[in-house]
Amino acid sequence: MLQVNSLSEKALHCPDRPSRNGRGRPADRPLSGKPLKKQERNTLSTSDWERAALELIAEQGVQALAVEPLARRMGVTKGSFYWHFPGREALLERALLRWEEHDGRNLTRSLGEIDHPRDRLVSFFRRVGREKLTHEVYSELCAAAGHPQVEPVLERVAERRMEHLSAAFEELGLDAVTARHQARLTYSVYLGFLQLQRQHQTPSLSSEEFDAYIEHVISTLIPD
Amino acid sequence: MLQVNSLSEKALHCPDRPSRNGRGRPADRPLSGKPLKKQERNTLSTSDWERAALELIAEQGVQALAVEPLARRMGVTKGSFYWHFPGREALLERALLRWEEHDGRNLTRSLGEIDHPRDRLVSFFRRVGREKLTHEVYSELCAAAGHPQVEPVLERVAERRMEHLSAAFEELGLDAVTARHQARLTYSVYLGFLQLQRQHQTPSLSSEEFDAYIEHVISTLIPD
DNA sequence: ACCTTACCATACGCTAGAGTATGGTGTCGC
DNA sequence: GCGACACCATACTCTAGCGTATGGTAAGGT
Repeated sequence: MLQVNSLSEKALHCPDRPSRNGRGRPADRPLSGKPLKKQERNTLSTSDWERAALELIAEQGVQALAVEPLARRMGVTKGSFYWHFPGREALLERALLRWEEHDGRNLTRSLGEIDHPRDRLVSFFRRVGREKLTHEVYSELCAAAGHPQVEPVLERVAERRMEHLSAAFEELGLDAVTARHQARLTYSVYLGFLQLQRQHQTPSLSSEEFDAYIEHVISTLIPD
Repeated sequence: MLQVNSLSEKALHCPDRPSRNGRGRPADRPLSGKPLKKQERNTLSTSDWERAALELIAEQGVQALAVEPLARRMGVTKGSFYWHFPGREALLERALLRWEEHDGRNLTRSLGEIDHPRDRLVSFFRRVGREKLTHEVYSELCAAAGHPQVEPVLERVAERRMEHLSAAFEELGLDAVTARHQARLTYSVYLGFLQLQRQHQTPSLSSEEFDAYIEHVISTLIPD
């Protein structure tokens, strides 16, 4: 079983519930942010479902995110799921949002912690090994480009990250246009690496060949 | 509707048919390579199905390759399909093989025609625009890495192409190890480009920004 | 003590697609 | 001109997954 590090717990306060007909149960939820008294949580929350969804995506891809299998995996039936979410689409939406926010925090954190732009670029590549779940999710999202819900997320995230790279390259002295090109190029290398990883055609992340390759990449892509 | 250029017609002489029980029809086919007399082809052949399968993959991806939709698209019912193939899996297998061979011919052809290794590398990038169907298929196959039938094809093709690149880099004076790294790097750039293309985040192939980017890529990746 | 709310199970109906079984043609060899 | 074969249609069965309907239960509030 995978283990979710964090992927954020708070916020995402569930704005709307569509108030289906049904009997009288999920007519329109309180949506309380906090007033949940504890009962040692032997009961599931929407966050649990979102996290589990991301784990499943990381392992088997977006198309494998189906509510019945997911429910089985969690030891409950879909009766539970449809209480928390109006449908599969909503779950995916919320899971993607959660991931995108988490990824955004990763990015700004790395921006704040590392001063020198060259180190930021280096860490961009080094970070592929750590943050395993996040990267696996991203890799699977890339494989699911074309999916109407996934596509906008991918676009936003890629744009954000390339901006990040572009800024770093500008700080290193490149002019705006060149920096943009170099950012796109660098990000393409990253995407290609993820692809090769999905095909099991990349040296194991903790081998000396991998380190040598990373060195090669850094020296050809990063000025100075 | 898409239009298949060629994707090879010959060979693939259909080695085995599993001889299902049924009535008495597809018990065990003659598998004649040629003795098909012409009737102006108002009837379908296995090649037609394979080509149509590749078109569908190019347009909508591997998971969209379903026999009933494909049959509808071709104006027949699946009764026809199951005469030609034992099942969906077999169709995919044959289609992938056909594509792989076609891609192999593309590669060796470009090897023969262009002498100078630098030009070969340049044409490697320039060729992304042409050979549209082939590249679209490859892009979708990449998105379907992880599929048990697709994965080995991807591995073989990527390996072959990287060998091609590596050889060119060696001819340009790089030592073996560096050339291998540079080949992996270059191929990653290509894969990343395909990914960005799938996300609609690449400048239109016939814009001056695209040309500028290509120039940038070539100048940073190709020595001299 | 009882009612409500939150959460879950059970049992249904529906759809798309995979295969199977078998009947119906047009065309060709002879 | 007729039988065989190649090709296709039609009509099933089967499965997985979505979504709905509704009943069950434990915990908390009052």
